[in-house]
Amino acid sequence: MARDNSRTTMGDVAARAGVSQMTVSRVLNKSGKASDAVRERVEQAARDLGYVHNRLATGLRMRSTPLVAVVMPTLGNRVFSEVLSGVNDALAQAGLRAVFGVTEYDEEQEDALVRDLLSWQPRGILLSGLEHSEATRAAIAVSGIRVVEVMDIDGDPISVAVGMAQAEAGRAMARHLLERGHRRFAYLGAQGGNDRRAAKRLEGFAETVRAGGGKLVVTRIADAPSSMPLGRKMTADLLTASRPDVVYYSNDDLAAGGLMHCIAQGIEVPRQLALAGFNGLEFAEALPLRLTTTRTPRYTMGFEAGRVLAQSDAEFAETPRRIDLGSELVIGQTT
Amino acid sequence: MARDNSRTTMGDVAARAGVSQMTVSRVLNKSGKASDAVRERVEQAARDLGYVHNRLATGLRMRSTPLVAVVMPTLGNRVFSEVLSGVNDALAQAGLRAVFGVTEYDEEQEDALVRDLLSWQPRGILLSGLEHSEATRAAIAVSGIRVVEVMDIDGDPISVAVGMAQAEAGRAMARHLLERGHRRFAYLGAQGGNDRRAAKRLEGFAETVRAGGGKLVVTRIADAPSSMPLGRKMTADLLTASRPDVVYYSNDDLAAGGLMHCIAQGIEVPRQLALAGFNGLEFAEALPLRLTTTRTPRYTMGFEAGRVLAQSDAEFAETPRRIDLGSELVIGQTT
DNA sequence: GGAGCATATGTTTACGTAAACATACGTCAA
DNA sequence: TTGACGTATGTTTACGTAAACATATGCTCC
Repeated sequence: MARDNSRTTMGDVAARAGVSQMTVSRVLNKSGKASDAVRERVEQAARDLGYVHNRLATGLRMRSTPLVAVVMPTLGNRVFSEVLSGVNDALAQAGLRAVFGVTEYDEEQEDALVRDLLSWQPRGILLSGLEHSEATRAAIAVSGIRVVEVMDIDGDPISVAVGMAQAEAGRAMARHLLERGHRRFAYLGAQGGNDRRAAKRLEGFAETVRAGGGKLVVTRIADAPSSMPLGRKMTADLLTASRPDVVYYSNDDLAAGGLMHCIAQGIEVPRQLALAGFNGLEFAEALPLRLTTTRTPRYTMGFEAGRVLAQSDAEFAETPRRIDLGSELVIGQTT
Repeated sequence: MARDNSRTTMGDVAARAGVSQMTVSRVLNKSGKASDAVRERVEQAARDLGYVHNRLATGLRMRSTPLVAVVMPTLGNRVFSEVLSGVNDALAQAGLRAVFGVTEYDEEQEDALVRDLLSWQPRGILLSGLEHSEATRAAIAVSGIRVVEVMDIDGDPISVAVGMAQAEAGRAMARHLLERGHRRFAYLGAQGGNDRRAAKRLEGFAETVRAGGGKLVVTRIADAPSSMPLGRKMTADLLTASRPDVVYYSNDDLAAGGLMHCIAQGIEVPRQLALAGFNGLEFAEALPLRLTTTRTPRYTMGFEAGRVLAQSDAEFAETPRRIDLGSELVIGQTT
């Protein structure tokens, strides 16, 4: 039983089993030798007392923990919970555990969060995207731990980046829409421009649109987080002011909201207005019209990033700086 | 810079500032007094060296950490990432951090996970649902830390449960469907019956259906995780074998898949077949027909559970054993 | 039968921090 | 002037564990 406050230690187990603390350590860690009799007594004593390993002590002694710091912009977006799920699965397979936090797309919060997470002496850290403040980079550099950046490979990774080419995804979508004959483009985004990956897609998109003789007539980026209702509202607002042929959204959520608006208003998609999203979220399959979008390997990016963090030093040394998991243009019925 | 392996300690900072380690501790923790000159020197030295607090040492010394263990069945389902998001926000507000793991709805994995998480000496633990093995309960009891169970309040909480009445949600849906005149009911679920909350809803549902003169003609629970494609396939299979008036699904994902099947097959909803889901996921608003479902306060359940974990002992003592956040029947166009 | 050695177990120590206790110095009242 | 007290700082210690080193016991081999 818990003698209030102080939990049972190896010392307690040792006393009960009539051996030294060190013998308990050896038995429970299966390191070194122990006679069957002693092993039996120790294991029994540990069970009787409900002994639980104190990893703080182990971590302090070993100067290393099985923790990995995981930094995500938000959990409010399905995209990141899928990435986190992949990360977590890969880490769990390797006996590692995630300590995580969210930045809400705020650089200052990221700085503070990273410092806080580093205080747990993790053996690695996983960041989202490639844009990080000097303070964050410095803190990580000083700590000397392994860093992996996930989602994006367009830029200069600190160490290893696992993700997909964002700008190219934007270009591919632009090419498709140009081929379909569209010329007047609108772009609707969210997250107040803090989503750097969306910005890169937009850049690639805009450049290809221009080169292809199209025109990006409107670009609007709301401050709020991406959501279906937001997409619906932004689309409604957009159409009061201008008449693009097609809207490219930063996310399927927004695009689905846009589609809802069109259905409600009797706007024929894609004849009167075409719509394209991004991410290839599963629910898009259930929309009245299959959404044209870019399918991204969210779980896989997380999983691969987790695997890289769990690699041995030797394996890690062989790992390329950029791991491109690609993305796939999905042509639906909305373009 | 990191002298490889050994990170900089308060001792290093102390040496640079020309004071003792203890003075550094006092300055950085803002506890006790320090002259302005010393404070300045210490802070400068800490910045120069990129000093990062070692929470393992602090936790060991203080016999307490700002960690909370969070146990979820999966992250593959949007429902739980929303709960986690709420938990994480509430904990972050209180300066606490989540260490989490997933059980994949497996009791043995839960046992192992709980033991593992307890080894971080968290100050509290959050479990999903009310069904836990004796081993898990015992391990938590021995640790003496605060426990909160989230999602469900139908049963006997270990300490405090934050959630909603599951069986009643099932009953409410049954009442609605009976009122609509339906009599031949089918139920489709997922997760191989490991989802105890779905089982409770089904129980309440079945009981009310019978009492109301209806008949539950088919009950099928797939082993796979809940998803739209699964719902579509299960619905297709179901309809080859029998002809219910209405299908009650354990989740909106499945229900949306069912709706897709009906649309694809030209089955008129709700005239030929009515459909009802559960959870009130946002995407359901974007379906061709608004789904009849039960809206659940997922983020809020997580947030409130996190708040209870962060409460002072005095506040916690006043907290009721069950916090019912309710749910809301949403009557859409599919019934 | 004893030197040499392997095996099982015990003892000491360090990991980085913060509480508890100790000291040095200055201030102020009597 | 003294001594009682407050303030700033230093010293020692304990938190629970595992590496490193130390010891005891029994066995093998010549």
